[in-house]
Amino acid sequence: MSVVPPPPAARDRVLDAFERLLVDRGERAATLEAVAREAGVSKGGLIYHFPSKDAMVEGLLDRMRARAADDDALMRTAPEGVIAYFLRTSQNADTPFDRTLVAVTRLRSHASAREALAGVQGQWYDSVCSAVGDRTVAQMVMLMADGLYYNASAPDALASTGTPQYQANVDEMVSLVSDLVRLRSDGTGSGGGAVDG
Amino acid sequence: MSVVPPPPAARDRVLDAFERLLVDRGERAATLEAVAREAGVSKGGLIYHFPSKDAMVEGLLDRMRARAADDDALMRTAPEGVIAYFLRTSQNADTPFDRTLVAVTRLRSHASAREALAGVQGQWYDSVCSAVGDRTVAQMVMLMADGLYYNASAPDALASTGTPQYQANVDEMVSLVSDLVRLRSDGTGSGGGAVDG
DNA sequence: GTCTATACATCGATAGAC
DNA sequence: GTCTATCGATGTATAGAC
Repeated sequence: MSVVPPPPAARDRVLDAFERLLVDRGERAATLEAVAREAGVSKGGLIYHFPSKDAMVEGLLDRMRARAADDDALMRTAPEGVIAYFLRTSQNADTPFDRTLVAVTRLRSHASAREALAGVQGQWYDSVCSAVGDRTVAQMVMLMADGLYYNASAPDALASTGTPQYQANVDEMVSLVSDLVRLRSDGTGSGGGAVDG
Repeated sequence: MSVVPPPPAARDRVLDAFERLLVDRGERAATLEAVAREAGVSKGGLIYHFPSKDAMVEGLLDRMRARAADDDALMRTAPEGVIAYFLRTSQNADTPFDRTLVAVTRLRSHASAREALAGVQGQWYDSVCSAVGDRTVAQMVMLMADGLYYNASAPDALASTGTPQYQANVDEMVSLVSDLVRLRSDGTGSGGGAVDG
């Protein structure tokens, strides 16, 4: 209450720049100097807002957690359905939240980032699990989303080689997941049981 | 023919060390000094085998491509089936090939690594696609494998937080994929058509 | 072939001018 | 608040002894 945080404008511009570098060029390219240049400030100017690189990472994680909470509420009440919302937003990676999330997945060498990400994944899994009512189908959906995120936003890289030949058709995948859920509740499939706990 | 390559023993130990560091601690931790220490040689000794870091990366990519070709042949003729083989080996990440592959996925800042990986993914997609006979199902399988790889082998990280709550049950996922393929060929599902070209 | 020693650039971080 | 200047540590790379 007594400590007034600095105005968010420049701070957010720094985090935006940090995200862009992480997503487009990976952790190794996201140095303080590069982030400062990308944000249009000097290294010293950046350090004013984030006293250390760890502080900058923490700032990004706070942003992710806040946006994840908002997104989870949206997902659980999405008219299109939880799965469609989840996979669709996993694919696009062009919303602020998606960008933040992909950026955090790049921070392999920061334990705090890995832990924060695990927290968000746990949130999602709960939502997906209660939406499809089946653990195995939920696992498949979670893995597909991980795959989508992993392949998301490497503009200078995979695009040039025309990569995702398996460019995802999310709409069809969503309907196939629906088919799977129906199959499981019918008991006509060859797999195991549904959610039990 | 006239140029004799150096004996592979120490060279391979260096690549093994490079892989371990990439998989366990990420790109940022895989410095020349760290790799040399992990391989039990000096920095100068490492440089004898790989004149630059880019050369070491290229060495890893060559190893990946060679192992990928061998693995693709194994997969296409696997008694358990292509999908089961593919997802099972994507999960374990404990064969030499899996380790190499996960290591290369960590090299986000090297364009050559991203391109080499895209090549291997294309190989897989062809095999998976002709195995399931349906593009959308093939896409789902590819994404699940990406997700498995992405979550593979971060021993010091996610394990401690108990992460993959959605710890994959690959056997069940394989049987569900079989169900999906059957569904698609029956035409009883709600999705689109099968492979057309 | 593998080592030590070292050059040079860049990283994260500090000090202090404005 | 944002800047320049600079530090110590670390990264890649070279030279040369053995």
